[in-house]
Amino acid sequence: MKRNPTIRDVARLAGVSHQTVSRVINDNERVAPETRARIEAAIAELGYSPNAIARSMAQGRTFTLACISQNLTDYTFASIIEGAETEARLQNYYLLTSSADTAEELLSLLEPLVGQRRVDAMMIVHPYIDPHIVPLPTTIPMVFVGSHKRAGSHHSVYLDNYASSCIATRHMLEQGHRVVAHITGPLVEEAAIDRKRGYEDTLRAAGFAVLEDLCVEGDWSASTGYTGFQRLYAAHPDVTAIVAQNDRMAIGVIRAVRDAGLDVPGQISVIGFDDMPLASYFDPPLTTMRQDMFEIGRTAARLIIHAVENGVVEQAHIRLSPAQLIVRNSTTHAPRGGDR
Amino acid sequence: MKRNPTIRDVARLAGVSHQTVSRVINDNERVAPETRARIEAAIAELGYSPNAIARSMAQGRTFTLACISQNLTDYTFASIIEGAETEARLQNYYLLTSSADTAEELLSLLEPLVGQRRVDAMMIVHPYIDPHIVPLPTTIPMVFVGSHKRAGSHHSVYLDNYASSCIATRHMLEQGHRVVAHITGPLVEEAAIDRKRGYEDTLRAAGFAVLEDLCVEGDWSASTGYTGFQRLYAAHPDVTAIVAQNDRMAIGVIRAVRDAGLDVPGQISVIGFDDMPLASYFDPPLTTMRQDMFEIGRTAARLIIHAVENGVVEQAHIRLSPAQLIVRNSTTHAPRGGDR
DNA sequence: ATGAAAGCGCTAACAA
DNA sequence: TTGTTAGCGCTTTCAT
Repeated sequence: MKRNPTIRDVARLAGVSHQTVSRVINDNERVAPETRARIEAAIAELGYSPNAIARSMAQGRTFTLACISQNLTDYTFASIIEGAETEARLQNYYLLTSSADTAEELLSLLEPLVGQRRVDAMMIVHPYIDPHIVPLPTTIPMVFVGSHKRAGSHHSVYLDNYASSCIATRHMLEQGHRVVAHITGPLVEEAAIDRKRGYEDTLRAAGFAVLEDLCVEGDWSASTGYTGFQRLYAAHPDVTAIVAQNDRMAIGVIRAVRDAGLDVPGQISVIGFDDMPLASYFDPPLTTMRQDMFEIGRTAARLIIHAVENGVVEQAHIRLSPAQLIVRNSTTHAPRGGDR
Repeated sequence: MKRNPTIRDVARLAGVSHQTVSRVINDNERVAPETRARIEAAIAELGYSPNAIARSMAQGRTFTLACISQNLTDYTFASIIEGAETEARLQNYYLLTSSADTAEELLSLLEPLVGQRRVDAMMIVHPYIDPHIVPLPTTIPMVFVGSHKRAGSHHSVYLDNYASSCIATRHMLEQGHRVVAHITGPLVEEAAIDRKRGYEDTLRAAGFAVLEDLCVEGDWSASTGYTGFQRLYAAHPDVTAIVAQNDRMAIGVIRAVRDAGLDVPGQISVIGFDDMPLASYFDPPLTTMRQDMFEIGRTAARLIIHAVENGVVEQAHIRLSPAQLIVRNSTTHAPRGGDR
């Protein structure tokens, strides 16, 4: 087992100094064409390829980005990561991916990744990290993906959740619904808060009262959609439309509606957010707000790489355009008074 | 902006040589307790943490694993990666994650990751990589996750797809179904081939003929499940059970069954594979073979780390126990003759 | 138990 | 245009 050829092996074979070889592999420098040719031949002959670790060592940069998300399996997170990875690779960066469910877990990743300088920058794909209990380092650029208004000097890229929610709510109103309920994600998360505001403001703007018990808090799971509807329905048997803050909860709502002996969308219209895979295969096919998470990830990677390469100090906060309404069959016009 | 403290800064402060500091941070060596205490105090005072890149440089190891999967968003792939990441982190390794849809893309990742020695080992989570068109390096340990029988000296970790498929098929037979059809994944993938064999052998073992046109090939997508059922039903209107090789195709089948004016499970029973999220929220809740992909990922990471640390040469091929039958409401006993 | 010297493979800064 | 000299921050080897 012979060791890998180094820059000096190439230099020796080509009869030049190792520095000239370095110039060739970093191709920007001016090297005499024939010298270059000789060196390239030597590189090919030896099957040389530069050692990334040694480069990192010499340059003090790793060309590696940390991407920490709450988990890797949620479709929305996975899409963000995939977008980020795609963009990173285009720019010759690589992604060190980790999941951190809790703030403590995230905290424990900071030392090996940032402290030990494994990465040049970090992307955090976690909807709720309290900056008070997670003191984030400021030694490298950091971007929050999917949330904003962070304390400290961190970048962020997020969706216009407020506007998306307005669109979803307005969709219900336009169909003639008068009693429109709402099921939110955890109200510690900004996305959930923003969507709730969008829902409320849209109702008010249309001249409707915002009733306390017409909004319940869920945790994004189908089962809280289920129980959420039960509570809603108990308090407001006259409800005809539900705006759920994600598709999973919407699915739970639909199940609960059926179990209550009602029809979707005949008696109750339901809209979700995400347009998750197979949303169109549910029964009924789900009306939803499609989110371009891939693009969010891409944008975040682009932003953070730019920050790394240009030593940017001012924080950027990029808000992407709202989700897109995909009308399928879980929403329809409000039932007439007589229908119930 | 002052630079990070190094091992020498610590040494100076503690009044020892940098080598002694190195011994302390690698704690295995014997260092006098009081020297150690002094050094630890210095480390704390300076906020020193070792530079991972420099360590990699000196040791010729990166403690980083590449994990390349066909994509990051499929639930099964994402679960594998999450399992691998969990195990890796336990052992102080990190995962460089990339997606490569095609063999060419995978090929293009080999140079930066393996050639430039960014990683110590590689996990390939891709159901179909032809070893002939993708000449994989043998310089570092490599494990195929989810498939077996690879050419070359690579490890593999995979599920007992054959046995799982037998269980699924037998489930139908036990319910009295006599005409059991099958929808496969792409038959270039080993998982699909193995499951098909399991289906066929189970039928034969029970004394049934294996009919050509009772098996159609899909591509894992819901839409091929849909069209698959249409073809099956056209050829065999007497079919009463469908074993689909994944949940998405099963969902497509159910949609097609309904569109044909038939009932699931009243007239046609359907079983899938995966137990994907919300499988229980489909209508009807899906009977399926649950796969522990997380465990597969975990096992693969454990295997490959072991190979890295022990310089293992002989290839391991680990077959994990079959998937678990989860009976929900998309399967039931075969309809009596009169029902149709 | 501790230290000195060398080197991992590259880039940076300067000199020729 | 090319070469020389120093590191980057650590581990390894060999002395002491």
